[in-house]
Amino acid sequence: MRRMTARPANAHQAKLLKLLRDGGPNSRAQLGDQVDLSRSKLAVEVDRLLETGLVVADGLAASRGGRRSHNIRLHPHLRFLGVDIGATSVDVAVTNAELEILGHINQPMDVREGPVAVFEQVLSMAAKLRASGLAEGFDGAGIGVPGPVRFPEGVPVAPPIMPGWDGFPVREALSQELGCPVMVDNDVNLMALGEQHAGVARTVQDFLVVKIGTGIGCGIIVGGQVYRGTTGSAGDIGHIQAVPDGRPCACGNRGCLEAHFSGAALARDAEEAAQQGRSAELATRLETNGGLSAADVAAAAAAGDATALDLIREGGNRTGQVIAGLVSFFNPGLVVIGGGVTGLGHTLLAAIRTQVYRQSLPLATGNLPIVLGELGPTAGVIGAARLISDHLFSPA
Amino acid sequence: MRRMTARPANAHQAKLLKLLRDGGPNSRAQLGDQVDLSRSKLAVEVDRLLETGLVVADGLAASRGGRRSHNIRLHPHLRFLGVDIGATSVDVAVTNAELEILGHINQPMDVREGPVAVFEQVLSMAAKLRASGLAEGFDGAGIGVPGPVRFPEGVPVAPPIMPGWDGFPVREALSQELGCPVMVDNDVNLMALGEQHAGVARTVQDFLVVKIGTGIGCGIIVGGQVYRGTTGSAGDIGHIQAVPDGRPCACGNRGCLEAHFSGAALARDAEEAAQQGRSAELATRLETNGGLSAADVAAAAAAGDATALDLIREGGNRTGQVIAGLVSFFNPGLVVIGGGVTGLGHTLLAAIRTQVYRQSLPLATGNLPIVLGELGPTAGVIGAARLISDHLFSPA
DNA sequence: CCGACTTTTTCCACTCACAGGACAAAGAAC
DNA sequence: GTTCTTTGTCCTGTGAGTGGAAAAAGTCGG
Repeated sequence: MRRMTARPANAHQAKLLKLLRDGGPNSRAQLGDQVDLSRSKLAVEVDRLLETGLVVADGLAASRGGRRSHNIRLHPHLRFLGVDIGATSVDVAVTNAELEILGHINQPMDVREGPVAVFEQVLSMAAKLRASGLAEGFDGAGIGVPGPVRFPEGVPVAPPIMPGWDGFPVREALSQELGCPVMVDNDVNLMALGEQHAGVARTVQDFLVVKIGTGIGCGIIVGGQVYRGTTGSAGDIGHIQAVPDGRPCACGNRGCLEAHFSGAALARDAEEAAQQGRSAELATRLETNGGLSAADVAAAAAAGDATALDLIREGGNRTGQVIAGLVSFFNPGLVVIGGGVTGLGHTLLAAIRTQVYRQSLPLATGNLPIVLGELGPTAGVIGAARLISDHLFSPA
Repeated sequence: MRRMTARPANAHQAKLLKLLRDGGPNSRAQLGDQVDLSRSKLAVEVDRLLETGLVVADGLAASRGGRRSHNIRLHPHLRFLGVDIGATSVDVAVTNAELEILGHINQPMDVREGPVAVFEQVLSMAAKLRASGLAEGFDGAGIGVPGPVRFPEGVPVAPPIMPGWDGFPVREALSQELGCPVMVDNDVNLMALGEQHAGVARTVQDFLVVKIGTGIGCGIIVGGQVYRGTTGSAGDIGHIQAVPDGRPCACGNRGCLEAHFSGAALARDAEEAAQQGRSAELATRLETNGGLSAADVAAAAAAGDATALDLIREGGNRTGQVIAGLVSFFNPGLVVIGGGVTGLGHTLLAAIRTQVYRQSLPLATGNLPIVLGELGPTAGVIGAARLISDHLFSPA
């Protein structure tokens, strides 16, 4: 099937496409209630969208007491690809134009193998999804990478944990391979977009998403839009100093938040505790698996292991301290905690909340929810699909 | 004279007014180069602006090789009042519609005397400026207060250093007294607006202004617009923890930045040093004045006093540490240091720069200027005038 | 001093988008 | 079957805006 290449011709059409994306099939009358256009103007724009093929008729809706309305919807064959490259695994998902996930694959992978190897894997995962009949091709793809991105060009810049990716033309290359438009962003920004689109942040205009995975990053939404900063490195909070003269960090400084708490740091601390005999639970797991991960600590904590709980609490305190500073500065309407360590759950959340509510001023914390993300591993890929759909559903 | 009450009728007129404000008198042809309108459309909108009285003809411009153009300019009798209420003094200034300062008064005052007393003083200062022939009345006023403001209503909320101001209808009251529209904002936000309009930040879209006065605050500009946060307390960085288990702060916590460095903290530390005999220079001044202020420390430092220099350096280090965190998070294109302690000058700036460049990642600091504000005490009042003019030069 | 060339501004006719009413279509309620 | 409600289409008048042409007001060189 030939892929759609049309784009909305003006802001009205863009608005209509986004309404159809976020609200599903709709009649002209319903659309008319949500945009400020006369019925005739609306009809003209809808007709033009039908001509482009982006939108199709979708049968009759139930009557609301009078003539039944003709629904329209985004073309059911439209497909977006969402890719979320983490430090140690990749998520690839296919969505329809309404950004509903039709298929989702996760595979372990080491981002340090470099862009060529990772791309090969991503493309084969995408091919697998396509082969399973979910898509005949892709109309657009969004991709998140674990590091700063020069957004307009879609190129990673100076990514600390991704040697070999610096300057690699991710957008260009993927667009070539997939034959569709591609947008690239930081993985945390996409997570924020995901939670905004389909998660806990649907109604908030200014909020933060703190992702605690292998590293720590923060997505910033200002006025409903992703804020990326001057060079695309906004939200890089992993290297904020959390402990004066603390542990040495890979970045060359000491006491960085990431050096004291993150998936990697937690695993290291747990192994140390196990070896020193401070936790039988962790020692058992270490022997069984030959190594420990954040998931092991989560399991030990769930089993009531005091040492594991302490590790989580201390990490939560450190993270909470940093977040408290960010809350004072940014005064968000919501803070979302997400990422691989969400398994640590409410112990972590409670520690973070305690610090933030204690350290920030009441005016900033008074009505500030601090919650776990509700999309889990799908936040990134939904955000990726959202990113490319925002791009394609904007005037060219 | 009757005051102007007209407002632009549409976005085009608003754009034209702002061009005339920022660029001074202009011909239709020059305006045409800066807006995307046909000559005829432009002529129509200009004619309408002339009708409203906001804009007047301003004679002929020099020829550029052909017919001389008829200049137009904002009405020369338009006057804005800029008010900057600090913790210990008030600045009041009159500007024309191009936001040039025509008269400026500064008087000492204690904000804790409460809104009624302060307003009386502000109004008498405004009357003095008016009596000196600078203005026959005001077309709008902007006012900055040293604390968080619920911006849409123009009401201070929970201001720590302004007891008695909480919930006081500043906007409403001042508007009543002056008989013109009024906008209220945090003093630091206005300082940022001032530096953006006429200072060091003219070309930057995303930047921070750190004001070190009696307290410490931070103005945040995102995409050229002031960011105020969910409850108007964004930028309240004085109570970020700078020293774990540090000095007790008025807010109830320990180790807040403001407790360790600010005009007030610096004066206290200097007095302590003088009493302990650690600095002859400071001791002399203490005896002469019966007390010390940040200005005394600045003078002592200028005279080469080692203790004073140490105090400044240590404060700069603390401040730099906090700013380093903000830079990592926000990735600004510029950081401006301003406020009463600007007298501490390059000693302070050097200490801050050292910390930021050492602690933040190269991608964020690589091309990040950290500079002193260039408007000094006029930044606030210019920002105040800018605030109200932005409001009045927007479609109603 | 005069004509050629520039630049600015005004004038005008033509186009096009849009609003809003009238009307047709389709179904619900009775 | 009649009446009422809702939805969708058609059509015409209005008004905004574009772009060309011409007028106005200069400069500059001979």
